[in-house]
Amino acid sequence: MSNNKLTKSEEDYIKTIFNLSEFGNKQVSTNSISKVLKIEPASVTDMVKKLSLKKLIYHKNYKGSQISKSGIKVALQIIRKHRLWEVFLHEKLNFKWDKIHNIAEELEHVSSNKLIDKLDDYLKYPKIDPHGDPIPNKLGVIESNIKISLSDLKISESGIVSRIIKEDDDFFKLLKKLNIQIGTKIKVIEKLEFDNSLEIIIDNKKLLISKKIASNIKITKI
Amino acid sequence: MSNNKLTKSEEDYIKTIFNLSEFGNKQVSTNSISKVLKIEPASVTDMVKKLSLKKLIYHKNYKGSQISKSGIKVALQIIRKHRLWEVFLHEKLNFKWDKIHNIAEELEHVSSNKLIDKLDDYLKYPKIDPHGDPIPNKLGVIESNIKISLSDLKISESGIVSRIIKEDDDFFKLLKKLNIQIGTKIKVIEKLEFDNSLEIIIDNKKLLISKKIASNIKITKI
DNA sequence: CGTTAATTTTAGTCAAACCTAAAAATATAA
DNA sequence: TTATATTTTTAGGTTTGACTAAAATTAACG
Repeated sequence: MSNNKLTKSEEDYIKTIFNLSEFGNKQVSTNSISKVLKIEPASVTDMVKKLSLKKLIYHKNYKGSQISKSGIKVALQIIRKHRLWEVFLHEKLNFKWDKIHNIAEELEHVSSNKLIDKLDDYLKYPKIDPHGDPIPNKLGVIESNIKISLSDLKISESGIVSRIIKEDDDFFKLLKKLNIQIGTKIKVIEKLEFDNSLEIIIDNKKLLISKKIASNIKITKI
Repeated sequence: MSNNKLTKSEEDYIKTIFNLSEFGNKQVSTNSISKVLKIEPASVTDMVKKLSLKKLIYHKNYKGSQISKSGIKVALQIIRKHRLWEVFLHEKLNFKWDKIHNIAEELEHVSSNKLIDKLDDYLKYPKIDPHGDPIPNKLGVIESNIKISLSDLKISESGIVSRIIKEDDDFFKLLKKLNIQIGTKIKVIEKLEFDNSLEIIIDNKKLLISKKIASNIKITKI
């Protein structure tokens, strides 16, 4: 059915387009792909045409790219691999959660499906990765659980950190310093008029975080 | 010190040249590399010149290639990765020992050294892989233990299978059918004049194997 | 020893995936 | 709404690692 095995590059593009499109709905600009992958726009155009020929995305000149049904299928399998490897690295090999992303970027391109299914079994079918992102199952189905942004929490409400949106080493380091990680309980006690900063409590300690930081943290309300 | 990160192709060549050279001593012909990697001799010549520039091998026109000290270092690290992944696939993910080679071929090119060291620790520093091949440690040192070829065993002597030399799916299947695997105890009861076949006993059952098969099986004498 | 066979290298191509520079299309703003 | 800025595409080039065909070298054999 689906054509041939994809190259590492093709996989990287598909994953990026899927991520930028918010579950396949939005049109994705050539420039935005270029920025994420750090590849010149002209090169992105080339690849986007190629993926379009393979029917993994739809592309019309000057109008952006949209991922197709089969593209989504491919993307979900890559994401599945990435997140399962992250669980392995964190839980079994004891990597700190801010070190696993780059290694998983490589491991996600190892092709064997049997490997990933056995790994899934070995890890006892985890539902989320160490960043709190959900892991698609063998069929690409994601169990959805309702999460909201920490910045949307109201005063005196509490939640458990369940996902970090910005995947970036510096941001991870910052969170570590603030003692914020997946599973951390946070209560909002004040929202500043001035710049929308949040005053929160973690482990009985008060601290102040910016709106930008808060909007990159997803939590499950409790 | 050592130049830059190598590509997957370069790593494959280095590993192949090392394997063909019997621990770096022998000169390796362009043709033999070509046959192992299934790449045309002309292409092998290209790559061999490139590796020579990087001082990973020595190469003189028409005279073959010899791996250098730094080439050996690189090769041992790749082999270390390959074999550690094989242990993981076999012991943790329960892959049959005849299925692990191809997957490990991909995993061995994942670059992180931290990853492989943590994996080593997680697996409790195994000394041999599921085929009985020794695993170099972090420094590239292989713990040598004396093994001889099954075909060199004398009549009425016994040994434990400790290594399979020919890494080939068909050969693995054959051995499986014969009930021969790492750890199997074998006693030689006859060596035929006619074609040097060996009559052996495994689990109280007699069987006949060719000289060629026997010479691809290494055993530890008991 | 010389001719044939095999091996190895050179020379010229090709595809994938990137690049730069310039042209074309679209968006923005005075 | 026209001029300017931004985005995207086209055109042409580079590198990596393969290929084929043909030339050069080495090996093998009658």
